[in-house]
Amino acid sequence: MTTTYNDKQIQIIESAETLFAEKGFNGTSVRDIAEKANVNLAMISYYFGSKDKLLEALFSYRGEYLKITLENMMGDGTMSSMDKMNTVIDHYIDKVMKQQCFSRIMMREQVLNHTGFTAKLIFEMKKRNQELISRLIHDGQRKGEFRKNIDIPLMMATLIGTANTIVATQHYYREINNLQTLSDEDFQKHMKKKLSQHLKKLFKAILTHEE
Amino acid sequence: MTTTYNDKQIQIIESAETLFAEKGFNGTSVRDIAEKANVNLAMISYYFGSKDKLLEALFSYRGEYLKITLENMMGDGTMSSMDKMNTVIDHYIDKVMKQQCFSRIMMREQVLNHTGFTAKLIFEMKKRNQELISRLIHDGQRKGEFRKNIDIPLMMATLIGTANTIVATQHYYREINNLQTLSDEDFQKHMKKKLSQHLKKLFKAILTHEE
DNA sequence: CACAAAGTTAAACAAATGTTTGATTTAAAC
DNA sequence: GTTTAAATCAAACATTTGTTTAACTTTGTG
Repeated sequence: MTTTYNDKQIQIIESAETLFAEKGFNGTSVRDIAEKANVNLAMISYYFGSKDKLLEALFSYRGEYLKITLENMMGDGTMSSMDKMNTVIDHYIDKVMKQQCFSRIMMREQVLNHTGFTAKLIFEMKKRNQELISRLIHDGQRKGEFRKNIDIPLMMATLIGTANTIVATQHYYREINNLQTLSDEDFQKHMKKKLSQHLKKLFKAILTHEE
Repeated sequence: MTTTYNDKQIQIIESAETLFAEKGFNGTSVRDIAEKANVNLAMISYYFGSKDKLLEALFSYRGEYLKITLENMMGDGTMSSMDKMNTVIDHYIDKVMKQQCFSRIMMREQVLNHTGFTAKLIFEMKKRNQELISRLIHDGQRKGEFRKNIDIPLMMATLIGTANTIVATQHYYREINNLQTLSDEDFQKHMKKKLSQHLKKLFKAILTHEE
């Protein structure tokens, strides 16, 4: 299933990613992409077939990245369920922060298109991630660490929604907190740390506090 | 500042709203809008000048709606700060749920365009809402109801991000919770209630729980 | 070298796009 | 009823769009 792409294809995909994140899929022309990638216009059709297929290629290229890949941690008997959950949170934040362009595209795509290839991919990714978290939570409940009656989809929405909203509106966050003096790198670090603290606190409240 | 629109203009604006929410701004042609609104193509330029200006008109038309308009509640001495905060939460959820199309458009627009008319409007709206909530929180802190060191922008991101993510992916939420049998109306009610409980719980945790 | 496949190109293509035109109809005011 | 402005319309406009063509260069292989 995993397709491999050559250098030129990756150049095109990553140029497209930047532009899609910046101006949206429909707001970006294949000529824009060709120019940014320094390739001839026809190369995009030649390699990917169409603009739509290029988006699909981008999702295949990045898709693996946004999956929570912590299966090996799951069985670890030495970690508490809460520690595991905190690891999942940091893992997710890490991915969103490292792939901000793709996160924006995903955020936009999932609001649109409930059919089609990308919707299907997003849906499966969501489902997969949710199953992992469900297992984690049920383990925690069995051990008495977590309380009962946890609405997992809502919890996921808070994780995904908060992280993506912050990433999407970080210029605003930066201004409101007077962090313009920070270097880009330092600001990213700051934001990541704050986001991590915030979400862990929220999750602790959902998972352990009684009414 | 507040422009009034005649029936035909509103017809166009609301048709555009539906289509923009469904297919995005760039994914919608003015011909699509004209057809949906049952008006001649040229009427859109005639009334609004351009497609971009039509989007601006939509924001002017709906913009007022998404502002949190609870200034009169603020001074109410009989309500606790937590009660006020819960009212703000329900107020926001109510607006997002009632204006799902516009919420989707805003969500998409704020990821894109950090310049331009709509970005400016969103920015001002954000700032205004944040000031209101800041006041509320500082009142609560002064009264000893809320703890210190609350990251308000992060809190706002959780409110906005969670609510909008749920609205944007409600088909998924519905499927995952086996709520397909519910009527649309009942499902909206269900989702609203759950969302309200969830966010109130989160906010209570952020605002009152000590480390 | 010869040959075939893959890569690359400028040009052309048809369709769709946002916008404008100019003629015609409707409505209101005098 | 005449005049004037607003509203409506089909058609045309110039760009931009995604995609294809057909000629070419490059690359690798026997």
